[in-house]
Amino acid sequence: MDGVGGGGFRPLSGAGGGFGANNHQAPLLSGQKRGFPFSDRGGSSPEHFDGGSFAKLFVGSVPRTATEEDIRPLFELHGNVVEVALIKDKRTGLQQGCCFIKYATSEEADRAIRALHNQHTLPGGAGPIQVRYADGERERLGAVEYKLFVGSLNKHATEKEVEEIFSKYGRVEDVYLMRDNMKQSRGCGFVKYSHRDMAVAAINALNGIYTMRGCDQPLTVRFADPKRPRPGDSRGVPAFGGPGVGPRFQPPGARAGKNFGDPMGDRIPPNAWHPISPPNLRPPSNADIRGFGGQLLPRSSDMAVPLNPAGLLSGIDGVADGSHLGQAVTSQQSFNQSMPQLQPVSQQISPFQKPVQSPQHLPPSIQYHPQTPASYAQMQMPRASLQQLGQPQLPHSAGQTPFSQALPSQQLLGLGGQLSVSQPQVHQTASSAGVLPTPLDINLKPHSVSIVPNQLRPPASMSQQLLPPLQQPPSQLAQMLSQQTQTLQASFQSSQQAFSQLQQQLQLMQPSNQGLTSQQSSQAIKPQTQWAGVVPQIVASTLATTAPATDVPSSKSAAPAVPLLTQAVAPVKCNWTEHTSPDGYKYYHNGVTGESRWEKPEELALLEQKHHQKPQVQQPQSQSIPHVPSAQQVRQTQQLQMQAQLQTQLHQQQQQQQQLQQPTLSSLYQASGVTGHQNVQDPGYTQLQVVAGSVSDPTRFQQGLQASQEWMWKNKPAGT
DNA sequence: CGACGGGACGC
DNA sequence: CGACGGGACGC
Repeated sequence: MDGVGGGGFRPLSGAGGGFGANNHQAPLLSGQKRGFPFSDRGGSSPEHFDGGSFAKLFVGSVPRTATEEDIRPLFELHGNVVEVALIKDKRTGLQQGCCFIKYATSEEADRAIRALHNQHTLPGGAGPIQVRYADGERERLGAVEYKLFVGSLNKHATEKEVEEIFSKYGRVEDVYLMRDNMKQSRGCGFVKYSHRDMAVAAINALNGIYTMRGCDQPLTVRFADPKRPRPGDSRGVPAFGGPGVGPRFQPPGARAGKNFGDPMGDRIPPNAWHPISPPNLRPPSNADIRGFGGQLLPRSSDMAVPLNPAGLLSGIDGVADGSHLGQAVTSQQSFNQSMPQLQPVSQQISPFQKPVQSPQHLPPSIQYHPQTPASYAQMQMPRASLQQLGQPQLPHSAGQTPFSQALPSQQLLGLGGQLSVSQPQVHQTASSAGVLPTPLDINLKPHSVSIVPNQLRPPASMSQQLLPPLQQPPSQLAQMLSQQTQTLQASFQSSQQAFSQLQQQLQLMQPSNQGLTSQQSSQAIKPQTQWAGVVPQIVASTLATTAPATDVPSSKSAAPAVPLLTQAVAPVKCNWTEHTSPDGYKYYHNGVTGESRWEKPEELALLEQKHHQKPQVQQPQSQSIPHVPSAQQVRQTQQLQMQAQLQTQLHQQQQQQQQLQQPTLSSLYQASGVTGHQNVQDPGYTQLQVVAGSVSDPTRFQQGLQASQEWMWKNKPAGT
């Protein structure tokens, strides 16, 4: 979070007034054990007490050996420090590695946050200090934060890079990127603003529009769901604290205008995880957690079943550690096309590339370079982007057979050859998923080991391997590395998907396994309950309106400044879908506006009503109508038939792997060009070996990936 | 398609 | 220095 303050706010009028009213009584403003005796509601004017007006900061990553003398001067640089409080353990007396800094004004506190948060390491400290408002301070001072969820980030992007994207729409108060245990970004995170208008502007400008360099999908930007409370976190105020002013509730439709995307009406975000009927309105105390934890999180036990395929994998032979596999999987797709040597020439960018962005915000490396050889150009334009941008004007010299470059058949032996499913199966999958088979699909069919419909999209990078390698400038070497990385990732994904799918089938065939019924298993894999399957027209509308730029007149929508806000004009009635939060509570998301809300939108309710009057619509999970088997049923049947065969093949493959001495990916790249400029012998073969080995050693696979990816990312062109 | 870190109340 | 009312989805 370099350069991004963890705090910063602007006190609103009526500070401290209303927040507690709907939540709890004043003294509960969270853990203010001391320092909060001069409540402004106690009849005293806070400004008349030297303790009543202050702004307390929490400072983390303070060395346990630090003294006040080590700390105070640093904070004095940014304001008059009223108090420094080093926190010690009650029992042991040892410092806890944090402290509180009290300034007289929030302006000073803001300055300190901006100047110090993540930017200064105290002597003896392991990392930079964390400077933020103490729990409850923001609320007490009437501050508000508007937090956006951001998805489809480049997994190598830093907090600072994300901040740069969003700072165009207002000062970014905080950026938090979600990372896995290996510190690898999960490709999503949170961005905070202090003003609603900034957040709305960012949503309008970025959501579905701005594609980060190296990504094949545009950002998802929407107001964040309320944070799920962590068990045992008894202190603190609900993370989504609302402002202390304004009406408590507002009819959902009240703000149907341009500022869509607001989570809970105008200015009142939810302050509790449970949207409608909170089991307990005050912050839970420790006693509550112990005594009534089940009531506080009534359905959390429902989520005990594994939620991701990686979890299901943990029991399979040859895959000792499913969590590592999961990490490896999350890291793929991450680096699809960073081409350092491509010149970022914004003037040459086709209009469909970045229809809305101002030139300075165009991520350079993703931009289409007309002079790039066709084969490269194809690679630069991932399929998803092509579809989103409705690019009929892709150069025909390039667009004809984008991914149909020769795939030496031996490359398929290790994975595709053994695992690939029949073409009819793939076709079935494609059509049942509502995706028209395109030449791309056909060309890639040998690699479409994926059986699950939503895994249909084949590895878009498969054709990019076996480029004329080496003896090339470092820039092209980087490009080649990137492509090979993509290939490796895609192959790994394919194999992983095959494993995952196989495991799912095993679950289906062995209901007693782990006590999972087949239904539970499917729920675990696909926890979201979408109306998609139930209300077909909703699906259609979503599909029709999700692609952001389909309404851009393709070749001559020249002006990149043309706003794409027209995407908000939904030609259909309802873009809402029902989802289930991790705790099992339903909420509703508008696929067009990005808005999330707890209450069921009227549009959706109306649609549901309609369908209750027409009961013949088949429920997705219903197996009770045998006449017309659903596509899913067909797939299941076919999968079951293939399951035993696949299992045998997988075992064979694993045994082969064990007999071979596999080079690790990192060693491969160390030997092949990351550090030097040597040639890669038979990259296709080697790749297969690596991929095959990675199945049994996902950790090393991922480490190798990370190493090469980081190298490429760090050698990206400057200025972004 | 990814959903919330990490140290939290001394005198 | 005091620690939480009252309401209780809608299929």
